Formats: sequence, structure tokens, C-alpha cells
Amino acid sequence: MPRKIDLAPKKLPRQRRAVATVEALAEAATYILAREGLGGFTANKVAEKAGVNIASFYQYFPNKEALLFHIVRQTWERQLARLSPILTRPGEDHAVKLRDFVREFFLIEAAEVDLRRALRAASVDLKETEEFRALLAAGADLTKRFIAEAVGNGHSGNLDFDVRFVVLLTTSFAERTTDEGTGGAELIRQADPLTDMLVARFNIA
Amino acid sequence: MPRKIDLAPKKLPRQRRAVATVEALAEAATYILAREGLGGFTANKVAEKAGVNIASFYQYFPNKEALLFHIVRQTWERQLARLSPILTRPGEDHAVKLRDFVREFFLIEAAEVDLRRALRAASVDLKETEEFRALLAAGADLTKRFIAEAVGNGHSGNLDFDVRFVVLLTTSFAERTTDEGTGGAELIRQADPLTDMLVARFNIA
Amino acid sequence: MPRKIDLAPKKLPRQRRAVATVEALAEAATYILAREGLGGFTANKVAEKAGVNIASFYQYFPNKEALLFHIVRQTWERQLARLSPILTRPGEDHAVKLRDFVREFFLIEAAEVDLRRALRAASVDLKETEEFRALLAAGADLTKRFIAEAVGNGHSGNLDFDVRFVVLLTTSFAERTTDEGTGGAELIRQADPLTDMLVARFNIA
Amino acid sequence: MPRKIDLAPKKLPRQRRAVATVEALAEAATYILAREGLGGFTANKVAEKAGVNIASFYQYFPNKEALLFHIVRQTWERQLARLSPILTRPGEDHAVKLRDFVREFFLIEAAEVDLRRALRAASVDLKETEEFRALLAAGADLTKRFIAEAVGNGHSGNLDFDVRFVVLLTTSFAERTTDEGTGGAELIRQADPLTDMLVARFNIA
DNA sequence: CATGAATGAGAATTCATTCAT
DNA sequence: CATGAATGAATTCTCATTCAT
Repeated sequence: MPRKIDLAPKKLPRQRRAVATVEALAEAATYILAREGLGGFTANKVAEKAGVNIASFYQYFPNKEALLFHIVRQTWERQLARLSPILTRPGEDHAVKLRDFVREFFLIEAAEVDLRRALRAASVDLKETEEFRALLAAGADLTKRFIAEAVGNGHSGNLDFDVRFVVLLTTSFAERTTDEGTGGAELIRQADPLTDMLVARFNIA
Repeated sequence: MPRKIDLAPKKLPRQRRAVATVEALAEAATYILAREGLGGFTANKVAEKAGVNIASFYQYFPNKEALLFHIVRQTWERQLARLSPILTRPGEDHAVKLRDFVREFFLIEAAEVDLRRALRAASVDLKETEEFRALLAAGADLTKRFIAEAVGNGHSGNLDFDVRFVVLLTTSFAERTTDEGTGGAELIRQADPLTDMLVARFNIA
Repeated sequence: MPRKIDLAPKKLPRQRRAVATVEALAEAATYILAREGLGGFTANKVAEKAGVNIASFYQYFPNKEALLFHIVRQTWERQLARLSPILTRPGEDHAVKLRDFVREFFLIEAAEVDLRRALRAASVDLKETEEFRALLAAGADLTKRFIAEAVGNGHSGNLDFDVRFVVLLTTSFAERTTDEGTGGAELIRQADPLTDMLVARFNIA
Repeated sequence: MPRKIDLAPKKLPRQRRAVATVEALAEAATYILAREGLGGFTANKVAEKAGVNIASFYQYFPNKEALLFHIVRQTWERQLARLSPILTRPGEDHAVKLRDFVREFFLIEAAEVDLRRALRAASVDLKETEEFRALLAAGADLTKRFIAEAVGNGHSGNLDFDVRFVVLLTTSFAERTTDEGTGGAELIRQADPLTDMLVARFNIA
């Protein structure tokens, strides 16, 4: 039963001051989420950390979940921005692109483990909302096409299924690997065999 | 900084009445975790649902994390009990055993998705505790040996690395797949290709 | 091991409304301490008596000890204000000044016996804190100089020791006398012999 | 308004086992009071420390105050036992006896400061009870006669007043001095001048 | 009667959110 | 509109005491 949480920002910040306020809140929230996890994420704490009055908080966000969602969206968009070049890079060398993609994905996850861990916890609730689904759908599309292209070549099976399979396998493994604290060179050591396996499985050339 | 949380039960129930109380608490906790997730898991709610006075709760558990850990342990042991036969089944057909194992793992995860989702969230905090590590270590050993045997055959690489790779890949994917709500036949459709890939990659026969 | 209790007020009241709230809390606290002693001093009770929401209590004080300390400070400052004129009164008649001082001290103690009894009990815990020591030190200085001057005249012994002796003897006796419920004229009847003894002992002129 | 607290032991321990139980409780209580102060003194904790079931606690004491009072009585009796020889020592040398008495008093207080501090805090409530007054009266009598004898010699004033004065002055100062943590030789350095002053004041020979 | 079990009542503290100025 | 102030509703945990076997 998807609880109806209003995730839409209450009003768009028009004046420069207002933009600054929202940014300060987002920054503080990010900081707290990374440091203290979802449990430490309270409206008052965020507002204080941001140097913003708690009432102002509720001027821009109808509830704390909305801010959370704001962060999720931000993070997701930053991630997409980093991945896009690879996802849209022209050329036929799917295997190379896939390897780059997987690596980059691992690196992104690793770079913000703490924040992402918290956001993952938050997503449990957010997942039930329309907005969240919409957000994911938007970005996922690009990825799907990318995987589809790589996988699709000379492939006869169920394309949709395969795409989903690859995406789930890659992302879950990346999340889990980074979550365990793996980083640096070790990260690539984990990522590459996965790519190898995918390449082999789907005859990616 | 790992906060020291006391996870050991405060007192063991001796009379039948008390055993019932503890069981009621565990059951209520399981129910609430599955229904409302970690966020809804409060000592009072659990006690009320269990029809037990809150003070009784604290007779048996020093804090709510201890009850959480109790559930985690129960779940983990049930899981191990289901997997053990496969993990220890004698014979040389590693590929078959691996497939059975992966399938069973997916099924277990799927059977209690909601509970397990919550427990995963809980693990974020629990992970820092001695007790949790000890618990995992105990069961993980069996799995490791199983994977090591399957993978080890005619393999020259770093065994430890491979074992970890397989375990992380399998479990993270299983968790994620079930988390998305996948179940039934579809579940096996997801599990098997993973086995195929592992068999291929590690020359499992 | 001195437990670190944060005794500093969390937030200073800026608007008149808030000042009233803090005052109401202090008043209620004083009332309860005098009526029910330290044992009856609970945050909830104080807030209720003050007609203030318990959450408001915690807006201004980080814990109930902080409010306690607030009262202690208030009381101590009122006391000092009453004693200061005597302590700093110019002139050579030390014997007279000492007598006045001792009497006034007894009167002060007697005027608020119930409150002071409770505060003394509270001091057991407060004593271990920095803030408390600092508070006492500030006022004690004046008293010490006063006693030193009276006692010091033509005296060859250990001045520090004597000052401490006089202070402890006087204050403990005053506390005890009032604590027993002695008041009115009887109070002076107790105080004066003590002065006599001190005057005799230390050749105070 | 003296709250009616039932301080009488519920039933006298007849069997040896029962005596042991009560003793264990008293010992545990003493230990806890000394270590943790009145705040740490809870019925359950005492019972556990004593290795006695909480229900047994309430078999012998109607409430925790009764145990407290039991300790107070014990302590008071031990104290009286130590002072009695001096108080009743025959002979005319009142000054010497008084000095011995004061010193011994200081030493007793110092030997159990922590416990006595806690008991003093407890006495605030106990003081209002009949039993407590009766207890004090009994022992005080001996002391009064002792002081009366010392002071009375060739004295024309109000004897009752003087006795009370001496007792209050001595005991309050002793309590305060030890409470400040003074001990060892320093203790006597504090006690003796007080005796000197009393001797001088009351022409004790 | 001794032990295990249970509990009503309360105490400290926090949080999301709204109101007043 | 921004800030200070306020609060209802929880939440964690404790305690004195009684009940059941």
C-alpha cells in the first residue's frame, strides 16, 4: 500500500536568496545523511546545520521526505550526468563501452558510499511513490537502450528480460561491493570479471 | 565509531509462560518488520502487538536492537537449515549443486521479502557489532567451502577472491531480484542464467 | 568518574513569550524542589506545573540538571547579593562585621530552608561538574578575603587553613541549624555564640 | 506533612537462612549506596546484587525505604558502639574525653563517607518518620549526658541549649569536613581546633 | 516460602510540524 | 517572508511492587 507522501517542493525558489536556502538545506542534508545515516536525518537537525530556520524548511518542502527525495533526484542526476557520455558514446565497440560503463558505475557508487547507503535505506519508503518511479524510469531508459544495443547484437532471446537482467546484476553487485567498503584498485578487480562474464554470456563484441 | 550496543538477551525464559512471552515478542517483531519496515519497529509497538507489557520486553531484551538481532539470528539459522543439505550434499556434480543452491537462495529470499528487506536495513547498524560478524562468519564458512569446491576445480587464480566474488554476486543479485518483487517462476528464470554464467566463467563441471 | 552533564542553557529566550516560559519553568522548579525535594523534581512535573509543554522545556535546557543548575546559580547569586554589602563594608570593626555576616547567613539559609535542602542534595551530583565549581569559586573568593581580613589580624598561623576552617564551620552549622527547622529569634541565639567563639579563637577585634 | 512510610521490617527473620537473606540485602544495599549514591539504590538492583529474589526482598521489607532505614539503624548502632566507650568512660578529665570524642566522631564519618553521604540524602525523607526520630532520640541521650557533664561544670546558662549547640556544631562540622573529602591527619587538624574552641567557650576542664 | 514472571505508572528525551510576530 | 516559539505525540527505558507456581 503506497502511502501518499507529498514529495513535490512546496514552492519553487524564485529569488536568489531562496535558491541559496534550498541549496543549503540540500547540502546539510547530504552531509548528515552521509555522516549519520537515515537515522540522524531529522528536519530540525538539517535546518540547524544549514543555518536555516526550521519554519523556512517547511516553506520549501512539505515534509522531510520531500527533501530526501530532492537529494535522491540530485544524486541520480549527477550520476546520470557522469554516465551519459559513456551511454551515448557512438561507435560499435560495445564490449569496451560496457566495461567503461560498469567501471564508472562502480566508481560512482564508491565515491559516495555513505550517502548512497543512506539513500538506499530511504528508498525503501520512497520506492512506493509515483515520483520516485518516474524519476527512475527517465534515466533508466538511456541505460536500457545502451544495454539493449550491446546485448541485442545477434541475439535471439527476450531482449527486455536480458536488459533487466544485466542492469539488476550490475547495479546490485556494484552497490554491494562498494557497501562492503571496497574501493580503489580492488574495485576494478571486482568490476571487470563481471563485464567479462556479461560479454561472454551475451556475445558482446 | 562502532557504538557498543548490547545484543545479548538479558535473561533467558525458564517457565513456559516466559517462553511464550519471548516468542510472542519475536513474532510480533517479525510481523511489524515485514509490514512496516525498520521505521515502524519500535519497542512499544512490538510489545503491544505481542500483547505483552513493555516492561516485560525489557526483562528479556536490553534494548530493541537485541530483539532485532534475535530475529536476524533466527532468520539466518532458518536459512542455513534450508541451504545446508545442498551445501553439504556429497557428490561431484558441482554445476548441479550450484544451480540448486542459487535457486534455493532465491526462493528463500523471495519467501520473506518484506521481512528480509527490513532486516537488511537493520544490518546497516548491526554490521558494526561483534555479535553480528560472529553470526555471519559461522554460516558463511560453509558456503565458502561449497563455492570453493565448485570453483576450485582446475582453477589457478586467487581462490579467496573468487569465492568472495561469487558469493557477493549471487547474494546481491538474489536480494535485489526479490526486492523488486519478483517471484514464482520468474525467479528461477533470473537465477539460472546467473548460474550459467558462473559455471562458464569458472569451468564448473 | 565525573559524568559529563551539559549544564549550559540550550538556547536563550529572545522574545518576551520565551522569557516568560523560562521564568515559569524556574519558578515551578523552585516550587517543586521546596515542596517535594529533589526526589520529586522531574522534568515532566516541572513543565506541567509551569504550564509549559515538555518539549519547550527541552528547547531551553538540555536536561533537567541544567535547570537545576540554573536554580542553583540564581539562588547563589541572590545570596551573594545579600551578603556582599557586609563582605565589602569598609571599616576596621571586624568583630561586628563578622557577627553581621554570620547572622545574615543564618537568616538567608532559614528563609528558604526547603529549597536549600533540596539544592544541597542536588549539589552532591553537581559538585562534580566544572560549572558548579566555577560558580562557587567566584563567590567564595569574596568570602575568603573577608574572613582572611578578620582572622588575619595579628595572627601567625596558616591563614588558608583558618579561612577554610571558619567558612566550613560557619556554613555547615548554619545549614544544619536551619535544616532542623530553627528560625526566628532562636536562629540568632545559635548564630551569635559561634561568632563569639570565632572572635575569641582568632583574636578578632 | 510526614508521609506515612512503613519502615518496620515485615517479619522478623527466624530461620538462619532468613537472617542470611536480610544480611545479604543489607550488605548489598550498603555497597550500592556507597558506590552509586541514593540514586542508584533501587530494590531490584539491591536484590540482584544480594543474590536474592526480588520477591524475597518484599518478604522482609515492606518497601525499599524500610531497607534504607534498616541500614540507617545499623550504621547508627555501629557508630554508637564505637563512641560509647568514650561517652561512658569514667573520670573527670572532660577536656580529654571531649577531644577523644570529637576525633573519633570525625574518624567514623571519614571511614564511610560515601555511605554516609548517601544516608544523609536518604535521611531527608526519613526524618519525617516516627521511627527515625525514635532511633535518634535513643542514642542522642547518651551523647547529651556526656556533653552536659562536660559543659555543665560550673556553668550557669541554659544547659539544654548548650548541649544542642555543641552537638549540632560538632556533627555538622564533622559531616561537612569529611564530605569534602578530608581524611587522614588533616582530619585531626580540623577536629582539634573545634575542641579547643568548645573547651574555651564552656570552661571545660 | 522461594523463585520466575509480570506490569502500571512514569521519567527523560526527541521529532515533525505549526503558529505568531 | 523569515524567525522565534510552541507543542502533540512518540519513543526508549526504568522502577517499585505484586502475582503465580
